[in-house]
Amino acid sequence: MELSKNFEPGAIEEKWTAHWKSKRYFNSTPDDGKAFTVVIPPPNVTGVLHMGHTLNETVQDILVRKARMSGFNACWVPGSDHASIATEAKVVQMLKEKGIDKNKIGREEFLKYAFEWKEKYGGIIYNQIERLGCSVDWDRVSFTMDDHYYKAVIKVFVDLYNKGLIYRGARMINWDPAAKTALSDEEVEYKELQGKLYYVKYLVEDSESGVQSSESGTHNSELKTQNYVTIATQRPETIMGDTALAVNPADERYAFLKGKKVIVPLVNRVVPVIFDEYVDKEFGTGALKITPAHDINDYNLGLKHNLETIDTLNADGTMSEAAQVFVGLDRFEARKKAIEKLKADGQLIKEEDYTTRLGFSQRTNAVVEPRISTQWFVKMKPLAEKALHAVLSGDVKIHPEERFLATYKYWLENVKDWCISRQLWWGQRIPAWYAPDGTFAVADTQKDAFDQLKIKNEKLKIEEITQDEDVLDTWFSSWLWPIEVFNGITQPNNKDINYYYPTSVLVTGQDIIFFWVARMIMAGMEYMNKKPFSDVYFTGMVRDKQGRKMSKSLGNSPDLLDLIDRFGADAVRFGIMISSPAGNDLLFDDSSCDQGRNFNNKLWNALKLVRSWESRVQSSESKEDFAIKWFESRLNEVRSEIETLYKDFRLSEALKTIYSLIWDDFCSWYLEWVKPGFEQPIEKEVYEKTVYFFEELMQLLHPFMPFVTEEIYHELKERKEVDDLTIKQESKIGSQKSGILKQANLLKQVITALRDIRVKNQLKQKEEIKLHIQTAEQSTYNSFKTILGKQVNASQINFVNEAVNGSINTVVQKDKFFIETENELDTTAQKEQLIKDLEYQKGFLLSVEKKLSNERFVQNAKPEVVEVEKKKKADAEAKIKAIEESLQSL
RNA sequence: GGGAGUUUAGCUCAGCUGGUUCAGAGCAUCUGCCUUACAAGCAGAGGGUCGGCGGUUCGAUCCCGUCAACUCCCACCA
Repeated sequence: MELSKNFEPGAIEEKWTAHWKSKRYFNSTPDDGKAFTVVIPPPNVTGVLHMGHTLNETVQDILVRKARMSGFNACWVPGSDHASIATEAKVVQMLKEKGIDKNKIGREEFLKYAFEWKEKYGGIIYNQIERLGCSVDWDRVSFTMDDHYYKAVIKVFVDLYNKGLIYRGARMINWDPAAKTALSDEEVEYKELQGKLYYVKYLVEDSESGVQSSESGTHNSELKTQNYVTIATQRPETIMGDTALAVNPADERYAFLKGKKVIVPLVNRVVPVIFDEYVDKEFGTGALKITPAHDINDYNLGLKHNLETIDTLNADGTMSEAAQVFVGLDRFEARKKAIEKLKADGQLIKEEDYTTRLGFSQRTNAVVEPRISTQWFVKMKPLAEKALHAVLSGDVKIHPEERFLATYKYWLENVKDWCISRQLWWGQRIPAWYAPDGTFAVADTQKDAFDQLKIKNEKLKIEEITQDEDVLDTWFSSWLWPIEVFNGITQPNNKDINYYYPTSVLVTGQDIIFFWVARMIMAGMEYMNKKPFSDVYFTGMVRDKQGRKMSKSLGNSPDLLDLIDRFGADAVRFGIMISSPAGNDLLFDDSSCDQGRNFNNKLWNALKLVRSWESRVQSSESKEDFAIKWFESRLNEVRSEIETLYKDFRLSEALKTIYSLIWDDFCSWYLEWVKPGFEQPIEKEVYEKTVYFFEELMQLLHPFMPFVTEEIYHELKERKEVDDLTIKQESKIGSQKSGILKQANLLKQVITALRDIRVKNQLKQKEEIKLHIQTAEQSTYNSFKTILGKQVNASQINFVNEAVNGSINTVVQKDKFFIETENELDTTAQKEQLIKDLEYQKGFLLSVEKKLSNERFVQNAKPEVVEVEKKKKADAEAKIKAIEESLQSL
């Protein structure tokens, strides 16, 4: 069959995807072999895959394919995450656009819509994973809300509750007013913003209203008494929730406030003044308003001083009845009104620009409100200890270690309890049942809960108990992922979990080290008594060319399927991998896919060349022995390099190395060396060796670029039914002979040097030359004389003992080369070059001599190093001599 | 406020624990080529006192200190 001009990925990708699938190459079942297990970090079913996913999935596929080709029973489990809050927000939005109100249709109806949504986006995601060429086991596709998975989450909840590791209580939590749910600390993202600090007067109760002091009076320490106190706040709308005013007990300015009360503006509430070391005398005015319901610090002070708590906010962020004023207004609207009112009342002294840090909900981007609320929590300390040990002991290895170990450690050592209840419907519903008297029981089923509750209340009827309305944090299900995708929680000790767990490597973004990685290790240690994975490979963040985060709003996030359509999956994989060192952010640009596509074509054209060698002859004595022996050694050399790179997870380096082996060594050198002349036949043995090398190269590259390599593998030769590259097992790495590698390096250098002086002397490649070589190692040159002649277009090559006058000449290592040509010679350029070389060599020699004459160097340096220096000296001297002679002959 | 990371050619980055096979790659640039695998290509070239300053060492891009710039994470000063 005639090959197309360029590699055309589309149809080829489809063909191999279908073929691999039909042969079930990527489906895994436990056997006697060693398992290599990877569980995909389940993408959220909120939308499509972005470039961060593309990077992660590609890395995983490379590792999985490599393992599969090197003898492992490779199993890659795909799946997706229900992403409770994020998905619910999307579904609510979708319904709103249809004019449907979530609360009107009720829980069950809502969940139907949510599952429809999941089907749709889950489908898109799975399609993207397949298009990218990921060799996942589709029989094992999992979802965090699958029936068994749901049961596992409930089982774990009940178990942790019974162990005393889950409790329910009123705490100050982070509240998302947009999603109207509690959040965990980790789900809050802090951003610096330019805000304002408002200075507000609080009148002291019973002070004589006529005594007005100057505005600066508050800062005057000599002033002993005053009829008002000024506080600074960023949030005037919380004033209505104030239940105290606080100053530092050591602050003399405010000593007069002892035993006094102040009047809260806007609502005219009389509140006590408290004295606490917590208040910083230096900050603001040194006086602090206390709103226990809406600030974590104030809350703590409130507990300490037994203050009243007045919650002035509704769940949606509007002001509640308790606020008395601005009731029903949004908190930010209320802030504006409060400022206006304070101004009108003369109680706003000044405004100041102020940089502040505000918490935003990771999912809805709403400004988070600290709020006191009754929620469910996981006690983290006991779980954290085991997880910390697993990593510190080296049982779980983090890559790159130096950067993330400290972060991991710090978080676990300072971990706070995890708020896991969410006021949502999309997720695993909390298995707690309440009796009308407020008592509750935690159990897998309503029946079990009822049985428990009945003990204390014999008259209770089962219809009377109601289940908790809330669901669990999505990460409370994700943390079981490596276990429950193999049914390890619901069916402990089953064949799969015993075979595949612990998994081999987890590849994920560094942004979810706390959300997910740390918690998976906790769950693994708690429920399997074993780590969930041996290695964690953190990828960096994918950014755009200008270093900006990729986001929908910026429109700088390329569509994966569109990229694949434009460049082909292999090229996209190449593009994302070529510059993505572990843990470092990578700046992604379409042009790196260009490079990948060009590489595809390079491979394709090499294939075309090899395929064009249809006329082959048997020969007793090969002329191309040197090229074959060299490439064999070179291939082995690179193969062992690649092994090391894989071990260290330096995949980008590995790809670069293979790229250069193929493009430079194989295409630019090897193929040119063995290529027969125009319309000449090729030796049969050379042809077969070349095909073999090509196969080996395709196998090396396959994990990175699976489609093009499989296609070429099949185009190289007729294959048997199941002789597919994707499952081909690696052969042992053969030996590498340093002698021939060195000789080939010399040959390459000579060819390059001769081409260089051709260019410099305007000697076209087409023009034949006569080459004279002055060397002490004629036998070396004899071994590659044919190749040299072919590559530099020399009609004859012979050896000389002295300079050839009137020729163009150059020096490589210690050998001299003289080119005889008919052309008129202009030797100026050549002379300049030689002089430049000479100066460099002389300088070099000087530095080496200096080193060698330094006694301390000779004494202290290792003998090998000294030897090397001596050799360098001799080489430099020889080279200088050669150059000088060449100059003379010009 | 605490911690981590980064700073190498015009751009994006390698450089595996100190010695000119460590000053590299890709892209970009320049020169010459439509050579019968490949112009999405071939052949060649130029370009960096390895952020600044000190120190350790016979010797530092690589180790230590310090300063500067940038990035990220964590943290309850209104």
